[in-house]
Amino acid sequence: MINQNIPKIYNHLLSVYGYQGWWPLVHTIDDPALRSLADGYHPGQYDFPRTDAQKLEICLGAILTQNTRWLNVVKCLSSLETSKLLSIDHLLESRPGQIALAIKSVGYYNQKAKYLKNFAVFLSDHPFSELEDLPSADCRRMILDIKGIGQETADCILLYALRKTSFVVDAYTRRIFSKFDIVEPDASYQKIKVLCESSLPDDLPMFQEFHALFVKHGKRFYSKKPHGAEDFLLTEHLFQRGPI
DNA sequence: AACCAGGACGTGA
DNA sequence: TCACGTCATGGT
Repeated sequence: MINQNIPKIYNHLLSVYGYQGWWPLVHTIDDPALRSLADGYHPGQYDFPRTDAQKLEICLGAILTQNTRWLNVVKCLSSLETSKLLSIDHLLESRPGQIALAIKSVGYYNQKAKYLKNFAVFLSDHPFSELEDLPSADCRRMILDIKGIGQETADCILLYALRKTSFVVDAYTRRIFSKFDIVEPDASYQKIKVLCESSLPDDLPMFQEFHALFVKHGKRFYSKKPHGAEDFLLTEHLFQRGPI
């Protein structure tokens, strides 16, 4: 199953918003100029993450941002850094209660403290170097077995930390696609993922930009409680007439 | 002052 | 499988 509107939407959003430079590395980015320039974002540079610390920051951020504003996550990442908890070994040594103290501003802090620790335990058995060499599908199954990692979080980790072309579906993707009847409003995660992966070229930077652009555009026009504006950008672009 | 945010899990039908 | 309650802080 292929849908030609999907690459069309991608190209238009890219032309409107430009490169997003995801995943933001707020604390472990090693280039100070870049860090202050774009608040952790690194538009046009696709050789991140460069260190295991950066990979870990992406994974922890992906868990922390579940149903949570990114701004809150940034606060938590810095307090985790202050508490020396931005490391696998220190997470392993800490009790969930101690971790919870550092991530209070994110909400769900008791649950997520356990999730972070679960992930650290997993990484101590399967270091990044091992995961990166695994086929994407195998790696995905393993990550999904961790309690606290669902499909979206797993795909974020695969796409941004492990650099595997695994499509990320989020709430904005479902809302945007269902508005233009590309999928049903209640379509399954897997269905949307497969549709997108077969409608797009197998290209890592593109997948990374795609999700980032959908979040950017989704925040603007597709919040759950509509605050007025309709999505004129995509409606005009998709419904304009082609050449005669 | 309700309502939502870059979801996931446990439960019961 | 699926609909629904729960987890919880901070911004609008």
